[in-house]
Amino acid sequence: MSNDEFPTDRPAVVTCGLPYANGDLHIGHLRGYIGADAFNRTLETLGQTSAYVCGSDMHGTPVAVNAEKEGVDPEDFALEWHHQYEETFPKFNVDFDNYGHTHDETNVETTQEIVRTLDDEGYIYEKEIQVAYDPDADQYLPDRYVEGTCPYCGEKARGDECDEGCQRHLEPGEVEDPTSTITGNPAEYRERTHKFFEVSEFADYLTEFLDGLEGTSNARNQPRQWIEDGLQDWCITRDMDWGIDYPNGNDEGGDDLVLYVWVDAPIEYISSTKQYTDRVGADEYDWEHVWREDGDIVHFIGRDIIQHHAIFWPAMLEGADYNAPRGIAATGFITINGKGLSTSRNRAIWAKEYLEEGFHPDLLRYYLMTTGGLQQDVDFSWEAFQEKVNGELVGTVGNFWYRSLLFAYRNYEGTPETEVSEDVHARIEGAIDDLRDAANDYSLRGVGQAATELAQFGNEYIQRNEPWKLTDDDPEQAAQVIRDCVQIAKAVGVLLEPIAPDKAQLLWEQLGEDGAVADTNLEAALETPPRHFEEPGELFDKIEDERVDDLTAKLEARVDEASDDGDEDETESDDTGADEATDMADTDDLEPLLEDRIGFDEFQDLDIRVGQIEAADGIEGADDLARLEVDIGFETRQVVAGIKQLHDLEELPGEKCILLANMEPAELFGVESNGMILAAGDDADLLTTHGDAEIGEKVQ
RNA sequence: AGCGGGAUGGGAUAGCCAGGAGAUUCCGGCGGGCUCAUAACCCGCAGAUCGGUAGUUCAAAUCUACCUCCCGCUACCA
Repeated sequence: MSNDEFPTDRPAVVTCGLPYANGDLHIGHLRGYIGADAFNRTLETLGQTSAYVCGSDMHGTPVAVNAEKEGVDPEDFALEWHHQYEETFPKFNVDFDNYGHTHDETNVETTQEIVRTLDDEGYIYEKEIQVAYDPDADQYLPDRYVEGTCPYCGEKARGDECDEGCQRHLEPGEVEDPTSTITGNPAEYRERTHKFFEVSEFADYLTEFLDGLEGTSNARNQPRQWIEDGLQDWCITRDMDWGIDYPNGNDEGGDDLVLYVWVDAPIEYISSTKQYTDRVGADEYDWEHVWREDGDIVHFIGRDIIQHHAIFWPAMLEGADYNAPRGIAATGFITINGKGLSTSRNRAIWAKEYLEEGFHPDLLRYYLMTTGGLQQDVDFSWEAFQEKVNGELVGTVGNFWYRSLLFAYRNYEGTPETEVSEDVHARIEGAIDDLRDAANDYSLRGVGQAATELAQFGNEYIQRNEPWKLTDDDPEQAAQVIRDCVQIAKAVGVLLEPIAPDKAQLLWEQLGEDGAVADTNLEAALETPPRHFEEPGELFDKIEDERVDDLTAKLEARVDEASDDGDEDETESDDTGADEATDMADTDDLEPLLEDRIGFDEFQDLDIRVGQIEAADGIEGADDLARLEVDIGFETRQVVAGIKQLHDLEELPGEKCILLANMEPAELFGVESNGMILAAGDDADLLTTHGDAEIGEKVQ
């Protein structure tokens, strides 16, 4: 694999992480799919042959578990999502050359062939491991099919990790007191023979591979740690029905060994490329050339699955004698209004929702691609979205397109008959170079900027030359300026196509061009537009402030609502605490525990301080209330607390207490209260510290 | 705990890999221009010494070390 600059004369394949057939798509997903799509389009615009392939990830425990919950076949369950994805992508102009799924025949065959090769080459061995087994259901229980107690912290844990306690990853066999999540039966551990892939054999290869890997730096750097720590071999089989059968010649054991989902998932990249070749013919695009001879393989993934793509995957490819990826672009996450996207809390912008709001997909594409670097986390807010759209797409690009074409139409009924000036020609060539550089840096932001900056230049250019003043005084010069502007407008269209394909196509049509701008390459940017074209229209609409307010309010309301609903959902899994609670006896008098967990951030919102009571006296007319003066280091606060009848007020001064300092002020019986003293229960047992905590220290 | 990524004018971002004149662009603020254009566009001004400390260097936002604070990853979850 060499690192010639894009475009190379090799075929390229661009992929994105497979969507897992288990839930709705949101803009977090979309960022990756749009990114890969835009990158693929950029390569094509640069003149490189490239295919964009992907497919749905159908296997794995979550699909099996959720299908079972709904009482449907896992295949039907996953296919339903698959079809939904298939319909959704085109709506965002995510244009796959092939979109398959991991359960289709091609992928089953390809996967089994690759695994067989790895086996033949001696990279796979068998090992006995402990697997949970449900004797009543006569079924093995991989991963999340089993729950039990974490051996490290004693919390309730899933089979694969201590999800509620110490967060530790758990090996099969580690969970204590295992029970089946299917039947609730106690499970037992049995010895099972599983297949292991000798990843450890590839340490040197992978080190070298990472040295040459392009894309984002996190994809290159993060896996190094694993290699340095020593790679462990990888268990690639599971005891379940749903998945691709391990390709045994002799079917030893005879039961349900299927391949681990992470084996067949990336192989779908290959399978999907194969299907593309099957459809268009090897003359047009040859999958073998890319995957087995020399091609530019570029993966777009989320940064949470770097390990799978930068360790396991290249090891598999190397072991089975396939080409290694040239680049891995690991994108950051999307946050919503500064907070982490959370599907369970409904803090997300769903793909469907975005479309239902009637926004054009290219607007979101532009926003997601140009707001931050690929590797960076990008925040989404409707406000920022509006700013981006109105400022850059409407104000800069759309405005330049419209004013240029309209002027040209009114005065010349199209493109004036002169040559483009040298300066403008050179400026367009500069933008083309920018695009090429951006592609080689895997910078889609740069791709978008190459176009918008050219449009900005166009606005400067037309402003500086004021053709509206020249039409009478110096018609030749006016024609020259507009000729230049029309060319710039066309070039902006060509350059913007990877990011905003629909809008670029509309411009193309307004210019009276034939065919699809997507099928053109960079040379088109400098080719003369048609002599005549019709009156242009505006290509981007402004988003009004009221609209943004509505959308923001809608989102907030939904998040609030979901937090309530979420409680119910979480009750099921959070029930965990119930077992322990019953052990603790006489809980009847206690307030039930809140099921709703809060994040650390929310806790951080509470400014709790150590204070010292300096004065305490009762409030006239109130039964329980007392007025306290509490020293919290910085200042002395007056607070009102309901402890009058329950404490001897005279003894309080000098006592340390715990004060919620950022409680909003309140007035009780005419006395202002600036904080809240923490106390336990109806007896108002005052909380204090048991060490040397200083006055004013934060409780955390 | 280890590792990865980040910390740049009021907000948001670029630059850092390939160190060089006190730093990009967008939004916002202030002043001006233009009127072909979706109150749009163009020009100018104010504003950050680039998380902290210590180094390397003639020269550091850019390299090195340590530290602080965010986000994430840690393999049989997808």
